[in-house]
Amino acid sequence: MPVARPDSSGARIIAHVDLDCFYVQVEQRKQPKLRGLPTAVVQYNEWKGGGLIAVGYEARNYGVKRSMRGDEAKEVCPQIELVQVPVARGKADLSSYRNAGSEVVSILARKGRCERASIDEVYLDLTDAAEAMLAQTPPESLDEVDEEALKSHILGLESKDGNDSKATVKEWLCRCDADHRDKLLACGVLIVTELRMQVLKETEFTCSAGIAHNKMLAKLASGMNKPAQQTTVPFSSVKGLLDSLPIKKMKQLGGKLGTSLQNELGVTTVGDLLKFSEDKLQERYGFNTGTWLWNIARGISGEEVQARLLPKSHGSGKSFPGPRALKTVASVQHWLNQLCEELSERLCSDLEQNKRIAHTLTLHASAFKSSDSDSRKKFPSKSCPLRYGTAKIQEDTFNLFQAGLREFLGSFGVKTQGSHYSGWRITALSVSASKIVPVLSGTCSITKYFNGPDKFGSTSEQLPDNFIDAAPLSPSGSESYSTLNSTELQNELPGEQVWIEHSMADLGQLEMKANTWNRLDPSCSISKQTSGQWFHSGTESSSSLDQNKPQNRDDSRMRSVPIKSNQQEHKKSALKDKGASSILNFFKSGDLSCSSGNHDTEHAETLLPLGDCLSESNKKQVNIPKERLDNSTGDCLSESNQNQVNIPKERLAEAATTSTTTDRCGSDQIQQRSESWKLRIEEIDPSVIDELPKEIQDEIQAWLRPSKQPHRVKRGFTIADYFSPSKNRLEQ
DNA sequence: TATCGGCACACT
DNA sequence: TAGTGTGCC
Repeated sequence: MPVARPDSSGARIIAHVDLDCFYVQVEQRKQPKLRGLPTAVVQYNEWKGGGLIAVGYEARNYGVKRSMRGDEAKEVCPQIELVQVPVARGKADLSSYRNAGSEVVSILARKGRCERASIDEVYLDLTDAAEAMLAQTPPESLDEVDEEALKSHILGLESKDGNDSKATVKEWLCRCDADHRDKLLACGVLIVTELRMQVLKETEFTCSAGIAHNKMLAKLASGMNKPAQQTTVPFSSVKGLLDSLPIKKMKQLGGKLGTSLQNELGVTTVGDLLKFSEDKLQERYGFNTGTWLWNIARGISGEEVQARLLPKSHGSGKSFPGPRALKTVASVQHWLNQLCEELSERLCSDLEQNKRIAHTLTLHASAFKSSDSDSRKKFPSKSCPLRYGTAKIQEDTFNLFQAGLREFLGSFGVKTQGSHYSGWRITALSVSASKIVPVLSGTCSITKYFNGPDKFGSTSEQLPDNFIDAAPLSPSGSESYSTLNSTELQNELPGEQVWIEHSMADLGQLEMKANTWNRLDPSCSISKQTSGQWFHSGTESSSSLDQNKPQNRDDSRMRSVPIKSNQQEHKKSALKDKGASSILNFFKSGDLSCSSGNHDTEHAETLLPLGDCLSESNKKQVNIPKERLDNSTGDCLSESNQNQVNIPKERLAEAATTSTTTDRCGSDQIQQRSESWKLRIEEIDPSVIDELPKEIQDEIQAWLRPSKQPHRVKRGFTIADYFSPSKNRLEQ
């Protein structure tokens, strides 16, 4: 249910930017020959030609609709070009669209607070930018107004003389006698025009936009003139707009609430809501929703544009409609494993690129029982703490499924442990990761963690659970992102002290349990298979269920003998390291993914038997021959900067919005890679080490007693030296 | 029990 | 918190 927010004081300038039939545009950019042709994007092809998920404007002109199947679209428009959504692991893979969306976001974020509302929609708070423009170069002072800006639609303007021709628009934009709100809005129009042109120039994507004084109105406006146009809603036009607006067109009212308003209160337009008192609406729909309804009827919406460029959760799901419903535990496990692989890969990318970790793993399923009266019962969602590493995610997810299934089936659950059909069918599965928090830096040192809980003092209270701490950033290469961090580091980085660089660690968890270490020993870190322990880390029941699914189990042998299911999967699945790696590997990984690019090839190879979490940019930076990495990277390899934006930490988003890096070749990535965090090893409390799992202890001891580790560092060399090949050689 | 897959958010 | 439900694209 929607909730009312207090309206903020002062006029705000809010834009809603919507990419036009985005998936189609992405595909047309991939295949320029499709430009201008009636095109739609379909998902799957087996049944009735697949479902349309995006329809280009040319195809819409033929009557093609998104609700159609591919076959139907062909009937309506025989020449339509149907492009299939990429498929990976047997399911739709939307990553190319996510990445394309990120490109756009990083451009739009330059001008103000930016909220990524969906894969193809963004809200911007341009108030500051508009105020600045009004103060410095107000529209009325301009001799020329950009042609594109003159194509804007100004709601209410056309009614005066029947059109909103360019001359009229120019006059409106440049009025000297306009009130402050309209002047700001005019600035917003110019700013958004510029942004849209920039998006087109840099990404080849067109978008539509709405400019208004709040999110609700901006959103309404962006849909009014499409594609590739923009509409603004002056304050004076709000009432006229809402009075005649069908209630279902209002965001949040397209579903049951809107239906209820229609059926129970006889409301057909938003304006009709004005007839009801706030009390009445609250009485019927609750306090919050009632107030929200009362407000939106008046064009009031205090909802802020959140500074959020990254998603708050990641999910991977698939449906199994009709006869494709899953009937055996083995098939469920197979698909869960596929979904988990994708999720794990995305989590690793997020960690690597945005320095964020997710804390909760959730399984959703839809099911029905064909037999009894319970068949309508919902399959319960289940969640648990998220442990990084594909194998762990798969294991935990399967356990969640089993728990859910037991509950779903009630007392009969026990009998379904085998793979025999027991009257249930699974029609959809999805795995998601939520509670994603940034890995903060600067608030407290990682060393405090190693010094033990007593030294956390009050700072620990400020930390999120499982907080990963980080000392200041590496001095090299972090220009625009953080001069602050850069200088901090210069002060804190003594020449000869012992440092370990790392990119990530679940080091903030105060409970010093083995699990702490297991949670973040991701398959995205380097995969030194320290023992066979991970091989058997699955559930007891799983081994018998996977007999014909060889690609899904831990097996280090698989890394050199990949079993490929299709071309696209090949590279990623081939060398997957699902085993949990040790903390040392973990730190090594961090070094590779975060330190600056002065490693020499020889050293990089030494450190990089397998680099699951390396992005392309990492590879470039560490100078590893590409062919080597292509043969050794695994499930965390990010081929592009998925979800990566120029602003790695949300709390710095505002400050960083001036960044102008959008180079697809990865200069922004390099910038981010330049971050690294350091650990002073002599500060590790020995008693803490004792509590760690044996293999971790061994490795830490290895750091502390380097002479006992051949092929590591000479006594007297620092661990930092070991990880920093440009300075010192490895002992050979 | 063929609209897919994926997000956000409110409520309890 | 975990789990449910709604709603949007």
